[in-house]
Amino acid sequence: MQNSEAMALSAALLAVAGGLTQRIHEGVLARGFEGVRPAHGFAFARLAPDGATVTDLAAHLGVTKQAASQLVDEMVRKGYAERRPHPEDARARLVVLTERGWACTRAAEEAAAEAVREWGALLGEREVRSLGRQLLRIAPHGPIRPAW
Amino acid sequence: MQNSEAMALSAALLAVAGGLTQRIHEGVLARGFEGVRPAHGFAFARLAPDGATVTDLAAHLGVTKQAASQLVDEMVRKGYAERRPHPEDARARLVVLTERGWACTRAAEEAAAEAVREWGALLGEREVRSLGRQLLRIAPHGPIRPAW
DNA sequence: ACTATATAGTCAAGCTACTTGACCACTTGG
DNA sequence: CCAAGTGGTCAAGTAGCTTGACTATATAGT
Repeated sequence: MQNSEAMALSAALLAVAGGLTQRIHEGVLARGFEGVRPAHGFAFARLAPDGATVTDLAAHLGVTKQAASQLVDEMVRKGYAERRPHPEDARARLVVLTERGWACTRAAEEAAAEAVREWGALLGEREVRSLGRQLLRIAPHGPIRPAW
Repeated sequence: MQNSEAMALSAALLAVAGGLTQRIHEGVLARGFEGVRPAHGFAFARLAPDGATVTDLAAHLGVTKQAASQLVDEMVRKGYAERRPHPEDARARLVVLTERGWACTRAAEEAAAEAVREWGALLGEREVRSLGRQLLRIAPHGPIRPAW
């Protein structure tokens, strides 16, 4: 494969990712959750199952723990998350989603599903599933970098 | 397709895009081009064929023309681009890549090709081409948003 | 041809999300 | 039980964006 082909593939991938991010963002806003930025989505994803510490979150997002702490401040202030004492480590705090945080997560899922459905209309359901499988196989495991 | 599946697909897509961005960025740095940020790559792509005005660039990147102008300042200062008088409009300036700018663009292409080759090792060349075709078909046409 | 409005670009100031550095509280290992 | 390590926050600085104001040139209307 030539370099220019690889570049075209890369450009398409980044364009699709950028468009998807914006679609999800708009969809979340349209569902009444204000003051949420795309970066929060990645935090929500990490907090969703059982909560996480600020340090976990920082590693997941690939930022400093100070930045992660500020992000949590903001999410707490806006009612999406709360800090609880950590059950096993008195230094740490467990950050968990509030009911509003869960609702926002569901809104993001709906918005994502909406965008993906449009891909289904263009490519067919079968191709979209194939796309998903391929992406899962090449997805990196390290921290997610929400900012370029 | 369920919402959770769409979310898994979206997460994989964003993770791949983030990883690719970082890989290209590192590859460009490793080839000796310092002080370049991922956002510059999108500017390079717009300038590459025949140059562009600051206003074109701003629309392409989805930022204000002031921000685009600052980006161009930086690229000029670092030797990647230069401003020329516009041949048809005395108000405008045509921003074009310097030789160093072209070299940096080629370095980015090489880095992208390197990353895509690794996908080829995982999925097979055939599947990677299929991935590229699918992505091209669902890629949005509007401005590219380099920041989430 | 002349005026009015629109467009290309820059300068200046402000905002915001991040960074680095310093510090305290608690935990862990010799 | 003390030394080093880890979780978290406070404070200050930075970089990349924004909004607002302005100049120079172009374009359209009469």
